[in-house]
Amino acid sequence: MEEIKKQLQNIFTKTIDDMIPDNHIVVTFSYPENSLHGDIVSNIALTMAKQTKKSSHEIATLLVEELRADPSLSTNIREVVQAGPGFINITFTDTFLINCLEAMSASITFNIIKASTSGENILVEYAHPNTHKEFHIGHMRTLITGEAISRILEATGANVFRANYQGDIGPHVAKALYGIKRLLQLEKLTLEEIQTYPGIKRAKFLGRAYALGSFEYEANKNEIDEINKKLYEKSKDIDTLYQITRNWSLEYFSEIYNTFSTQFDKLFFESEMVNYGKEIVLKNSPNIFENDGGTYIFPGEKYGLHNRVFITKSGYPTYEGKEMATAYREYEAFHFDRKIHIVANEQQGYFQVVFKAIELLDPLKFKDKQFHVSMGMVTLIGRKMSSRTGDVLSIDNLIEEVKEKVSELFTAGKISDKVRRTIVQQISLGAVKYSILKVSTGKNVAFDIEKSVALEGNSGPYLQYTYARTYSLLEKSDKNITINFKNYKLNHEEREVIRHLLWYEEIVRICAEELNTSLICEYLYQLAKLFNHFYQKHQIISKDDEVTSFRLCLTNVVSKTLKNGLYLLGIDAPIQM
RNA sequence: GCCCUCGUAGCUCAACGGAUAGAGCAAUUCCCUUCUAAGGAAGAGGUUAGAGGUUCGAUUCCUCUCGGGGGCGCCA
Repeated sequence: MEEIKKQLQNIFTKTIDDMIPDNHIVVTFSYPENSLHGDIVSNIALTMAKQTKKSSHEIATLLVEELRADPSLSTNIREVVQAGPGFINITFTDTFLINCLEAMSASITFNIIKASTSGENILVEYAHPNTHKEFHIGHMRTLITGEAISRILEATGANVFRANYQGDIGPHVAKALYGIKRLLQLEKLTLEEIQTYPGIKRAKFLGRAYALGSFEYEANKNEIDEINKKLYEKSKDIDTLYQITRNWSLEYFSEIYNTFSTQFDKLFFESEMVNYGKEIVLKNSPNIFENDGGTYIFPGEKYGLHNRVFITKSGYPTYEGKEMATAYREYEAFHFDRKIHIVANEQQGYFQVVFKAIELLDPLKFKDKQFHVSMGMVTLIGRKMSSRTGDVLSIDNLIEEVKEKVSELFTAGKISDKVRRTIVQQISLGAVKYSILKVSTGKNVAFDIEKSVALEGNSGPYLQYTYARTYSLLEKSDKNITINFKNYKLNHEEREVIRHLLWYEEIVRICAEELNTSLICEYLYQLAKLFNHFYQKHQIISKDDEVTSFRLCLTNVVSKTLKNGLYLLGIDAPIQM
């Protein structure tokens, strides 16, 4: 595929150079979804029309002639036509498609895909839950997205460092600690008792404690502020309580990361950034930061942004202040060329200011190297969600509810309970992940637990099901069939599948460069759909060995592509459903 | 008040500035004695919020209006 693109590119470039001597035109190709428009298309004539003062049709005609006249293309290209406003539609020969398919089938794994991200060191920072608070659907969205983006980047040969920066200090913790003390009193419980609870139950308890502390904050401001002070001072009074409950959160988070197949290279903590963050801000005042009535601010207004407080009047660094230290600490851990923050879009203004401040601190390390993938917010339909009241749909509940539905559908027999549970888990998570990843990252999503986590149609399980189907076919086949099918005559459905398969790497490349996950979802969905259509219409394993051999080869490549694509999305591919 | 974002089918969402704006769900019909029916086929559903502009070409870029969401000094 890459070779033929290059070949076409060369021919086009030569012709273009003749027409426009000193041009910087880059010839690109795209995938026409509709096969009536050929297998590969160029819009070069349209883009050149203005410069050459010729009509796009005229240019297209010329280029079409060039291609038709080139003898080196004849075995690979069946037809070149000009269409529409001046597109050049190119159709491959069956021979070419079959050769491509064979090549794809022969390699066991996918190669590293060449892209602008190849070889780049990229730190992806995602998840960012706060200890002593609920890990909610919004965190889950960034967790799922961060993992998928990491994998997609790795597929293009980027060196990815997975970082997670967790908030374990500050007023929210103080509120929770206050709430814990109150709840223990009210419910006549002890820490030791709760210590014996399973992780999820301890996390729930913390969630309620935070909600209570938050609710009673105004009435007990002094007491809670005092706790906050003690936290920053690492006072013995509360340290034990703090450490124990912090661990509850962290153990619970760790279970979640496990469930979602994420392994962070390093966990960073806000509490580790307090002193260093403060030091950086003070050291760079007044040149970067300014003392404003006892607080230290970054004067964002000077740069067309807005001012933000980096050190409070009480002398504690805010999240902004701590972020300064995080930038350095993360850089020490991994010399990134680029750092990607996968964080909700409500932080957009925050990042603009903070990026500017960091850039001024150390332009060499940080200028133009920080990016915010602005995640849309998740709102729940039909349920209230508020971490202040503790009334949230936890992700455990979500997964459990999905699992129940999946169990009802999953009727495969002759397997052990253990295998069954594993598969149900894989399908449920696949459904949840896909429902998140198919939506573009920036968009707010209205999450309806009844409808959003789809199990049929354009859904994770649909892709998994199709994969399981291919697996079953390949298992059934006599693998020794290796009949030569070079002269096989493709039918329409087979052709549709193969021409789609040719574009997989290109799609992954685009996803990596644009940090996009929905495009790959769409691609895989189309692939599965085309394959299922083919499957429905034609018998794959038949008496004709040539046909069987060819169709199994096709099935094999579809299978591999689905599995690889699902992997990039962080979704497991069960071998039976 | 200022800044950011979004507005596409009844609902939830797609669409590198490209061809007839696509899917799923819901609703209507068909297809399991045939390799997995979580599947396949057929039809129905649209003035892309509105008005201008740039362009050979605009859902996409620019301006304005209307509407939703978010953010703007001691939270994270």
